[in-house]
Amino acid sequence: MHKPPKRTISVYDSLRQAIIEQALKPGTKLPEDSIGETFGVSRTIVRNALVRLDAEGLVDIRPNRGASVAQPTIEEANDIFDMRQCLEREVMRRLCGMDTRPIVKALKAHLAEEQNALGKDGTRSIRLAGEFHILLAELTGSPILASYVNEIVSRCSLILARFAQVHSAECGVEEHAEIIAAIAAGDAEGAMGQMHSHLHGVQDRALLNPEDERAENVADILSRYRLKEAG
Amino acid sequence: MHKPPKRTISVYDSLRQAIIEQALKPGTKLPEDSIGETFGVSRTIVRNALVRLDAEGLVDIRPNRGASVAQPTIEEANDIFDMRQCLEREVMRRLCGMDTRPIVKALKAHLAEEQNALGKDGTRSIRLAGEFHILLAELTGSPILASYVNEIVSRCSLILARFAQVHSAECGVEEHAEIIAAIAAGDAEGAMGQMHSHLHGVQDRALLNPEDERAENVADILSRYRLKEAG
DNA sequence: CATACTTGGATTGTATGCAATTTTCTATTT
DNA sequence: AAATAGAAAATTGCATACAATCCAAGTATG
Repeated sequence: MHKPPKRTISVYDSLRQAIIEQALKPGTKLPEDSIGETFGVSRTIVRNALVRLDAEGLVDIRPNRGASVAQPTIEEANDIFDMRQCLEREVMRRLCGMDTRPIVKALKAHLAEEQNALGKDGTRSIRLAGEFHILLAELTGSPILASYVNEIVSRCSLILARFAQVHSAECGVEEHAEIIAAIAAGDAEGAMGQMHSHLHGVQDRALLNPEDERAENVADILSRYRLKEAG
Repeated sequence: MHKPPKRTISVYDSLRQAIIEQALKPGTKLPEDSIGETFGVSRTIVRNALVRLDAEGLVDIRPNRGASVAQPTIEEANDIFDMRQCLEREVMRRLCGMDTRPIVKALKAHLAEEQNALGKDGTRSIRLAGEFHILLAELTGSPILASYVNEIVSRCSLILARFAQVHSAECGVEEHAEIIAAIAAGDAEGAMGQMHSHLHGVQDRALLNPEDERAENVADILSRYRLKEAG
């Protein structure tokens, strides 16, 4: 959103992308030295990028211990999803109060891209699904609402990386189509409802996950394996 | 919320406070050197603090040109106030769905402080008024909602510093009392309405300011004076 | 054998130096 | 006198050196 020096932004973007795409898993340590080497810049640059990511909630910086990819707890995850519901509800409310024709046009163009990438490129598909929500927010014309949604969508990606088994099942393209339809019909209540159940579905798939291996200890995991062998 | 090294935070807090209290006016240049000298730290520390403030929207960093206190436009100001309405409405909605007794108790304690500081300490009075809204958000138990409200309240302080003539008329203590009363009555709609008109009042006092010297050019200002003399 | 202590390596915290860029001031020209 | 060009001063961008802290492995001790 703002414009710090070019190289800092470049490192920031790369790290952010890597975290969102789950290439860097939650908990991964992010040493300034090695990252700097990778990108061919000094620790100074890396540090600035990490500070920004920390402010955004994607990484966790602890004094004298360095940075690592954030590991949101279940409680934080639910909190973030609730906030997302609130923000995206506002997006719907605003969009339905505007001239919906150019909005629907832009959304349909994006949807076409999503459908196009569907079977082919998994990573691209996931990214486009997230960007659909960001596009919605941008179409409200409110920079601050857009930036909040942008931030919270990436935090949700991080949550999915942490808790969901199947990262690709994140967003359903058909559900996006239904949201567009509700907007096109100028049906504010309907659009908000559609969005609500869409997000609720994502949240459920991510967090109502009965076996959360990371929250268990080793004994629990092994005991499950032992039972399997016995059965 | 997060925890970067102690000295960075210290400088960050000081600058933030100074901006919010209007000691540093919008547009003021913030050179790394002189700030570092003032606080007895190096440019490195100052820079980190400035990056954080930039991410928060309180300062504006432009490449090779350094940092200055942000100067939100009227459009940005309205955008931010709209967002604030949305967030604080959510705060009200949540609070009214909870056990209101401990909440009301905490709020009344804060209100007492506000009343106590009313005539005596202007700066303290302003700070407490802002903190009332932050306290409301914290009482929802949602860290992320609280952090968003915290951020947006400080941005609103910056806006008031930029546009309002009388900084002290910011928040009415009686209005805070009415909001508490609505919460105590468990009246969600009423509480949201109270909050809405309260914030709307603040926004109006700040932005419906007919003479905004900074948005006009010199000719306009002078023409007004000429008319006065002629009349 | 387990526990506590010590030491070495790795990583972060901070200051500072140098290069690059911007800004300001001055001198020259029209 | 105004405008412009150019040089000097100030400020940021970045890298790096050194100090402080943390972590792990190994050693001594009960």
